[in-house]
Amino acid sequence: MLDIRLIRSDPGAVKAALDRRGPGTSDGVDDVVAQDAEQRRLVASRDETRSRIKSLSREVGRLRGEGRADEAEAAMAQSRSLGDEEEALAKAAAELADGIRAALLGLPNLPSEEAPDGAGEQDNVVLRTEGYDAAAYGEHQRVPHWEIGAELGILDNERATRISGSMFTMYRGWGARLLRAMVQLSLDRNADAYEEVRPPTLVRTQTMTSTGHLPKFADEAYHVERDDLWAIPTAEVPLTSLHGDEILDGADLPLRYMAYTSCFRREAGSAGKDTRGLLRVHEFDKVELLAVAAGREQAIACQRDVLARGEGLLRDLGLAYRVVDLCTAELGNSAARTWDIEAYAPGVDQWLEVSSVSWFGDYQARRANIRYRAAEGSGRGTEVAHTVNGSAMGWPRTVAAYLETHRQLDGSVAIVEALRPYVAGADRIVSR
RNA sequence: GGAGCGGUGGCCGAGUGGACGAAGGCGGCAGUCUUGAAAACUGCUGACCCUCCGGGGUCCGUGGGUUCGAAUCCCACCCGCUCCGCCA
Repeated sequence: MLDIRLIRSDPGAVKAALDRRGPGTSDGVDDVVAQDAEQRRLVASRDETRSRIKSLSREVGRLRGEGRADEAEAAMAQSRSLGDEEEALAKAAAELADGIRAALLGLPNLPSEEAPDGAGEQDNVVLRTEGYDAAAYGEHQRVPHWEIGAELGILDNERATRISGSMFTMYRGWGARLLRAMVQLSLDRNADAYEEVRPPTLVRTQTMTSTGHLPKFADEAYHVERDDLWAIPTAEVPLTSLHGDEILDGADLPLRYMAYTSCFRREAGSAGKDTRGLLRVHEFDKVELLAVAAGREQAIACQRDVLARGEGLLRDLGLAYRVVDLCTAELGNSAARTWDIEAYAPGVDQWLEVSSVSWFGDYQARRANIRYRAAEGSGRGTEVAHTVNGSAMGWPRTVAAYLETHRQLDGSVAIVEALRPYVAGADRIVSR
C-alpha cells in the first residue's frame, strides 16, 4: 500500500512512477486525492461536533451534581441533537475512508528508480551469466527431464494426475530423496543468518492481503471457502505477517527468517503453457528467505544478500544460471525491484526462473502494519519497516535443470559433492 | 462441537456509566548521590490521524447497539485458558 501522505503531497510524481509499469496504471490516483481531501474535511467537522458533545456531557454530570436539573435537561437535549449530526458525519467519513483504502489496496507499488524501464519480457536486463557454455553440453544432456524421470523411475506425473489432476507432480524413490537432500542443503547453507521457521500454509484473508496477493490476485490462489482460509502461494505470505501489527526495536533489525513450505498456485490462465514435466505445477516446494529491515539502505543490502545466497546454492548444485533485472512492466505488483535467477536446463534448452529476489520498500510492511522504533536520540519516532524476500531454492524447476545438467553418458544422474552428505555418500542415481 | 472464565499501555495489573488515555508495579530514559557501578531518591516515559502549531480527535480484542455521556451495560464475532466430547 502506498503512503497516502505521499500521494497527497506529490500526486504528479506518484502517477509518473506508477505509469512506468504501463499506461493507465495510475488511473484512480486523482480520485484518491479528491476523496482524501473530502474525507479529511468530514473528519474535521466530525471531531469538532464530538468535542462539543463531550463538553456538554461533562456539563450534564456537573449540573446534576449541583442539583440544577433543568439546566442539565437542556444540555442533554442540545447534546442529543448534536448526536444525530455527528452520526451522519461519522458515517460519511467512514464510507469514504473505506473507499480510499480499497483504492489504495488496488494500486501497485512504485517501481524503484533503478529498475529498468520496459514494456515486456524483452526489456528485462541480464546482469550476468555464470557457468554457461552452450558448446559444453553433450547429446546425453539434451534429454528433457520428464524422460529422465520416467527412465530412472523417480518422477511419476501420470499417477500424480490421476490423484490430483493435471499440473501436479509426484517424486518417487531417488526423486523424493534428491528433493529432500536439496531442501536440507538449502536450509543448512543459510542457518548462519536466518532463523528457520515452519509457518502455517493455510492463512487468513488479512494475511494474504498484507503481501499484496489479495484483493487483486484472488484467482491465483486456492481458497478454502468453508473456513475462509487461503493456501499460501509462497512462504513470503506467512513470514511477512510474522511481525504484523508489531512495533519492533530498530536495533534488532534486520530480522531474517527462512521457511521450507509447500506452495500452492492455481495458475489460472496458464493452462497448457509450459505444462510439460516440472515446468509449471500447482503445488511445489520452496525454501524462502525473508528480511524485515530498517529503511532503504539496509533493505537493499538484505536483497543483495538473498541474491548471493540463491546464486551460491546454484553453484553448489553445479548449475549454470543468469541473473535478470526485471523491467518495470514485469515487476510484481508489490515489488519495487526484482532480480530473477534463471537456471539453465539443457534438455529443454530453456532458462528456468528458479528464484525471484524482491525489495518491496515499505509497501508490504504498511499493509501488514510492521513498524520499528528508530534508535534513541535519532529524533524519529516509529517508522514503517521495509521487506525483502527471495527463494533460496525453488523446486520442481531446480530438479528439472539438475537432472538434465547432470545426466551421464550411461543415463545415470550424478549426485554432486554438496548433496552427498544428505544421501549417505551416494554419488549417482541409477535405474532400479 | 458443548460448558465455564478471560482479553486494559513495552510487560504485569486495578478500574462503582460522569475530568479515564486510564491507579499501582515492572521495564526503559534522564537527573541527584558515587572515583565508577549498584542501591536509594526525583522526574519523564503509549500508538495513530488532523492542525490555522494554539490545539483537536481516535484507540481498553473486533464490529454493532443502549445512553446526554461507555474500558465499564447489551448483542454478535475473533482469540486465549480450564473442563467435557471427538480425533492424527
